[in-house]
Amino acid sequence: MNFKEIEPKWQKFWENKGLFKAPSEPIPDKKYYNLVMFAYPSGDIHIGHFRNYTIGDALARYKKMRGFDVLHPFGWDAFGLPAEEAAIKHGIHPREWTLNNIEVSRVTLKRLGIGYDWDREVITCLPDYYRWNQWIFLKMFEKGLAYQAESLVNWCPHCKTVLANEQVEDGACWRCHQEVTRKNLVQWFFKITEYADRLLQDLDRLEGWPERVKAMQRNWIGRSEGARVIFKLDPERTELPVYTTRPDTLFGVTFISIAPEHPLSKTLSKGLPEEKMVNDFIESTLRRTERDRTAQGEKNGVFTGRYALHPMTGEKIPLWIGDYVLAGYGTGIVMGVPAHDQRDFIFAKKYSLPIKVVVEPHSQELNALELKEAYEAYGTMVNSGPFTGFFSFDGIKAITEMLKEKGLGDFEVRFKIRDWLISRQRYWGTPIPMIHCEKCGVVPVPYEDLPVKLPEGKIDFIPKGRSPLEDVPTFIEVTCPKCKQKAKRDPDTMDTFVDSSWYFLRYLDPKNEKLPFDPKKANAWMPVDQYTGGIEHATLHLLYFRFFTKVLHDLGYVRIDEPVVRLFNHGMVSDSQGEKMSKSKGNTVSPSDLIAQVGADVTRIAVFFAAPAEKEILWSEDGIGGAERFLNRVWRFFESALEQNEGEERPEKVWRKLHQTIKRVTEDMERFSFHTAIAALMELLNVLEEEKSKGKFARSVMAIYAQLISPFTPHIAEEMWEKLGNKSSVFQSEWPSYDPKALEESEIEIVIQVNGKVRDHLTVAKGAKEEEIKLKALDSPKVKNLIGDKELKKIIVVPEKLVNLVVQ
RNA sequence: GCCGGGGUGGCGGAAUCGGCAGACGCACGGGACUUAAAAUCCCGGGCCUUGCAAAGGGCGUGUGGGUUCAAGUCCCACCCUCGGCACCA
Repeated sequence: MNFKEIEPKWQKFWENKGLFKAPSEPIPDKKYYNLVMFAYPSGDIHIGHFRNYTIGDALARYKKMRGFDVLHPFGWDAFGLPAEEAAIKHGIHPREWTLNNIEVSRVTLKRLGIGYDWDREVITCLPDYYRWNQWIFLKMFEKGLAYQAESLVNWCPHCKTVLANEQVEDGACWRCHQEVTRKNLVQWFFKITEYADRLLQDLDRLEGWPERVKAMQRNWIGRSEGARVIFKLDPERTELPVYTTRPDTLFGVTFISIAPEHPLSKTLSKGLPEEKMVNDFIESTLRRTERDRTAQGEKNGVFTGRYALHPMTGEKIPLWIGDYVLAGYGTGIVMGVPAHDQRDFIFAKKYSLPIKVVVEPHSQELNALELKEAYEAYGTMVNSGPFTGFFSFDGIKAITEMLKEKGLGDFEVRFKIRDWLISRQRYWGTPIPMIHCEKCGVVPVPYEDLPVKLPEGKIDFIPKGRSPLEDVPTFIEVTCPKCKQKAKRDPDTMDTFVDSSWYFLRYLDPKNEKLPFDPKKANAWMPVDQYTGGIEHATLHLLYFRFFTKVLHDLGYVRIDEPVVRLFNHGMVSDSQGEKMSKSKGNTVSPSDLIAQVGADVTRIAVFFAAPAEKEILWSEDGIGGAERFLNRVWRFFESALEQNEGEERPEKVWRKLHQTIKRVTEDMERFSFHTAIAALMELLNVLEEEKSKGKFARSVMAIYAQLISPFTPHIAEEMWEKLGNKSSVFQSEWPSYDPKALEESEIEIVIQVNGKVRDHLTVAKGAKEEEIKLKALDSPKVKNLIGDKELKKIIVVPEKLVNLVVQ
C-alpha cells in the first residue's frame, strides 16, 4: 500500500466538506478552543512546527469525534526582523518575502494532513490586523498603560534596535545572541508592572499549566516584601530612600551605596576634594559592559565625601558610590550592612569600612572582627536599641512600623519585572499611532485615522540605529490632529510580541472592521481550552498574552481574565546528537521531504511514537522505518479481514483486548500520552494477528481500529472507513466507547507470593472467595516446598490480584 | 544560593490507586522463505549465578536509611542531572 498516494484525495475531501469549519458561536458546554502557537513564516514549516501542529491536529480530530464544537485555527506571526534581513540580502520587499513563505508553508500544512479552519486565518503584517494593535495601543494610552519615558534601555548592536527585558538572555539578544549594550533613549512602554501582582497571584489558579512554566513566571515577576527606609542627606536633609528586605538589620548600617547611574551620584560631590575621583569612577564604570559589571565577585566604589543621617540613631553614615548597585531595581540606593549581607561584607572589607553585628544565631555570639563572611540568616537582634532581643521577624515588623510613625519609611512590595519596552527601530512592524507636535506634545492618532499604514515603495532597510521610517517624509510628516500645524509621526514600530498577545481573540472574529473582535463571540469561545506550543516563550509570549488578556478584560472586552485553561509544552526535535537543528548546521529534517518519501501518516506516527510529547526527540530515521512497518501491518491485516467472510465467532481474548484498547487510547488521549496510545494499538494488532481474526468480526474490530487510530493517521483511517462501506468521514463518527463488561475476565490469574516474592501463579474463577484462594495457594507444591515446616504467620489476600504468605 | 523538572535494560520508554518492574517499539543476535538480496515471518534477550539439559537461586528502578505483608511508586537524608532566576539589597 502506498500511503502517500491516498493522502491528497482525503485532504480534498475534508476541504470540500468543510470538515474543520467552526461555528461562529459554539454550544456553550460543548466548545473546545484548541489553539496552537502560530508560526513565524521564515521559510517552510520545519519538523518542530510539525510536531506542534500534529499534536493540535490529533486533539482537534479526537475532540470532534467526542462531540465537541472544535475551533482549531491558524495564522502567521508575520512581522519581524528576518523579513527585513531577507529584503536587504535578496532585494525583495519584506511583504513579498513574508507572503511567499506563508504560501509555501500553508501548502505544506495541508499536505501534512493538518485540518484548520482556514477561514479564520490571521496574518499580522496586514493592515487588517495591525490596525487593531494600534487601536489597543490607543486604548492603553488612554488608560495610562502605554507611556513614553526616557530610560536606560537594552540595545542590540547587531539588530540595531532596543529590546525588552524579557528579550535579553544572559546579557545577549534572544534572537541573534549578540551582547546587549545600554542606551539612554526615549521609548514607549506598556505598564505591565501595574499587573505584576495579578499576574503572579493568578498563576495559582492555572491548574492546567505545567509547574515549570509557572515557576519561571514567578521567578521572572520576582516579588519581594520589604521596607522603604529614608535616610536624609546631611545637612540639606534631601531624602535618600533605600529598599531593603531586612529592616531588622537597620542598626547594622555602616555605609550607603548609590548606583553610578543614579542622578545623585553626579551631583553629591560637587565642589568637594572627592569630586574628580567620583567623576572618574562613574565614567569608567559606565563604560564597562553590563555583563562585565554584573560578573559576581569584585565590587568597586568610591567615597563621595558626603554623609547621610541614620533614621533611628541619627548617626552620620558615609555615602559611597558602588558599582554593584543596580540602578534599575529598588531605588538605586542601598543601605550597607556588611555583617549581614555578603556583598556589603566584601565591599566593607575592601574599603575598610566598619562592620557591626546586629543579628546573631541562636545561642551564639558573633564577633565582627572574626567574621569570615556575612551572617545572612535570621536570628536574635543585638545592638539594636529598643529592638535588641527581638527575633528578626518581629524586628522587621516593629522597625518598619516605627519608621512609618516617624515618616521615615513604610512596608513596600517590589517586583523584579520591569515595564515592557515596545518601541523598535525597525521597519517591518506595526507603526506606533502617535504624533509628536511641537506645540501639543505627544498626540494620539484619532481612531478614525487608523490604520497608520506602513509606507510602501522603495525603502532603505539597512539598519542605522534609528527607524528606517524616519527617512520616509511621506510617512513622517503629518499635521497635528489637534492644532493642525506641522508635526511628525513616531518613527518606531511595535515589538512583534504585541501581535501575538491577542491573535487568539482575532481568530474568533477575523473579519471584524469595527472592533478587534466582537465581545459576544469572544465570550462564547474564550477561554482557550488547550494551548500547545514550545517552552521557549515561558517568560515572553506567555507572560505578555496573560497581561493583554487582563487589560482587555479590564477594558470590558472579554469576560475572562486568563486566556488559557490548559497549557501543554511539547519537547523539541533535535538531531541524533542532541544538537539543535539549524539551517547553518545543515542538520535539519524537512517535513516536506518526509511526506514526499513516506507520506504524512507514517511521519505523524513516527513523531508521535518517538517519545512522550513533552520530551525532546533525538531525530532518527529508524523511527520512520518502525512507523512504516507498523502501518503496513495494519493495512495488511485490514485487507485480509476484508477479504474473508468465514469465521464469525468472537474470541473472548480479542474482544477483551479491543475494549481494553478503547479504554487505554481514550484515557491516553485525555492525558496527552500519544505514544502509549499508539503502543496500545500495536498491542491490539499483535493480538489480532496472533488469533488470526477474520471475517465479519475482524471487520467490525477494524472499524473501531480505524476510529482509534484516526487522530494519528487520518488519511489511512478514512481509507479504511470508506472501504468498510461508510460514505461519511470517520471524523463524523462517534468516538467508540468501551463495554466495562467486556473488560472482565471469567478466569483470573493470581500471583502467589511468599514473603513478598513471587513464587507461583494461580488461576481462579472471577469472584473466587478469599478462603478458596488461600487454600489453593497453600496447595501449590512450590509453595509447600518453600514453607516446609516454617511457621505461617499471616496470609494477605488482595482479591483478583495476589496472595502473600508470610512465614518465619 | 533560591525555585522547578528529572534519574528505570544498549536506546526511546511503560508500569494511571502501594500489589508480577521492563508493556510497546528501536537497535542487536539466531532462524525460516529466497539462487541471492530486499521485504516478510518465527525465536531470543535486565544483570549475576547453579545445571549437560529440563529447571532453579540471588541481585536489580541514582545512593543510604525508614514505613509496610508488599516500595520504581510513600517518608527522611544525600548525590547527580536538566531548566529558570540571580550583585534584585
